Amino acid sequence: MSNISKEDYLRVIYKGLEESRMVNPTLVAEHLNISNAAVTDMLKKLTKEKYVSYTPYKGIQLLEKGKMEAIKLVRRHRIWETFLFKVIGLPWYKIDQEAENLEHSSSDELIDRLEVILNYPEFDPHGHPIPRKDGRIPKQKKCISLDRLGIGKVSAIQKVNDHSEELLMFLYKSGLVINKKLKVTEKREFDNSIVVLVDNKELVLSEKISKNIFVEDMR
Amino acid sequence: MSNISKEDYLRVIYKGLEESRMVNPTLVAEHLNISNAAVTDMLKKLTKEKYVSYTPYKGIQLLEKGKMEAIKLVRRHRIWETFLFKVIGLPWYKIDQEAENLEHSSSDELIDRLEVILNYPEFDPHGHPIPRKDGRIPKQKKCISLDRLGIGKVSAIQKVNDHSEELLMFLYKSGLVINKKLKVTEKREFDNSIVVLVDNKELVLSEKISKNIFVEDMR
DNA sequence: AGATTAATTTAAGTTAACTTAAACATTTTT
DNA sequence: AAAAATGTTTAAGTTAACTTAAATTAATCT
Repeated sequence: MSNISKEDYLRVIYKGLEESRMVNPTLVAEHLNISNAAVTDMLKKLTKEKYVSYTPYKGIQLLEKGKMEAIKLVRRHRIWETFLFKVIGLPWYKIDQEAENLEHSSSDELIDRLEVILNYPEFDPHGHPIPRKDGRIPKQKKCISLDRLGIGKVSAIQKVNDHSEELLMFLYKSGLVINKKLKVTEKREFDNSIVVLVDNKELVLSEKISKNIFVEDMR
Repeated sequence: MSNISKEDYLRVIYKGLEESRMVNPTLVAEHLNISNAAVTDMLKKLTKEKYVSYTPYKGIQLLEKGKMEAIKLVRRHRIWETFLFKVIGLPWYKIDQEAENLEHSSSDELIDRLEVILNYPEFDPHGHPIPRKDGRIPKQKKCISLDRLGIGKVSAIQKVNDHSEELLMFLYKSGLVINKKLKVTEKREFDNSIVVLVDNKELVLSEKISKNIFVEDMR
């Protein structure tokens, strides 16, 4: 029984829920680049095997079993990302894709070794928490997405969404990396774009971009 | 179109030929743990697509296209093995299995990075040559299998076959690793077992074992 | 509330990579 | 050279993971 695809579904569902979105079949289909019908099929299987619960139009929920599986995969993924970045030296915007390939084909033993070599990292290079072996998840500072940061406010980037290589490349080239401090200098009502000050340079960010950047919420 | 299984077939064929064996469907089936019928099927496809040529009962040959593919995969495999051993620190007898998982899911870019980090290694930890990016294969010292080394002779281990984890574990625990010097002190005609001196200890090796160890042929 | 739009499921079919069992072909043994 | 053993192929069927197109259901809009 192949196990790869099931894991992929669970990871997508997990990451969707992590971003506190409602996860429906369409969303999953888009992320995996497959048809809705395929998702319906798999959802039936995952439901029967108690990985998820699902009510049409209400979204997909992870059950204990599915959550565990997903967390395990996310752990693999993020440990690989960190390793690829810190030890192998792959670029920030390429590690997600590469880790996605590797995450399915590494033994627990290997993952644990990588974790030791990296000295038990808590967050991956895009700022996402790396689940520990026991399933616990490192606590992150309270975050809000950049589009909700008030004008004049200063904060530091805590994490970025990593599902588009193009977006990551843009962020990287703009210096918008983890822990970078920035200040919102302007907000444009008509298209919700904002202007931020980073490294003493002004940057205009569309709403689509700013929604994918998360900064510390200091209140 | 999935590419994984085709690659596996090619690798097995390549490695078989490398050991100058005749490679027939049965051998491939055994190595991949599948039925002969499945191999027949795939062989048809590989023949049609000009990866191999094949005459029943005469063995399988690699054509140019198939050889290139196979060499590419072997390169990936052996670079991963070397990396897992030298950088990650996995045990000598576990790296083959782990590399087999990883070899299918790494980009060329990643493999090339690993090669740089390892400073362009020529041989993997089991003594097999690592094909370069251009397909050329490092020359090895002339070898013979240990069972053919004359009594009283001294030589050094150049490579070992790596298809059984159990064998590798035994070799490792017996100190029979790459470059280790040994001397044949006795040969037993009735079962073709031999006695060798390694690190000043006597070891009895069955024919099955000695045929999987290759030492420098100094003549 | 009915119409429109969006989300979901069903139905039927495809593809890749297998399986087992039986048939067939070639080598090897006696 | 016939018998036995080994190797190979065929035939029919299975499974997982998809696809497209049509049908159905729910949510949203006016």
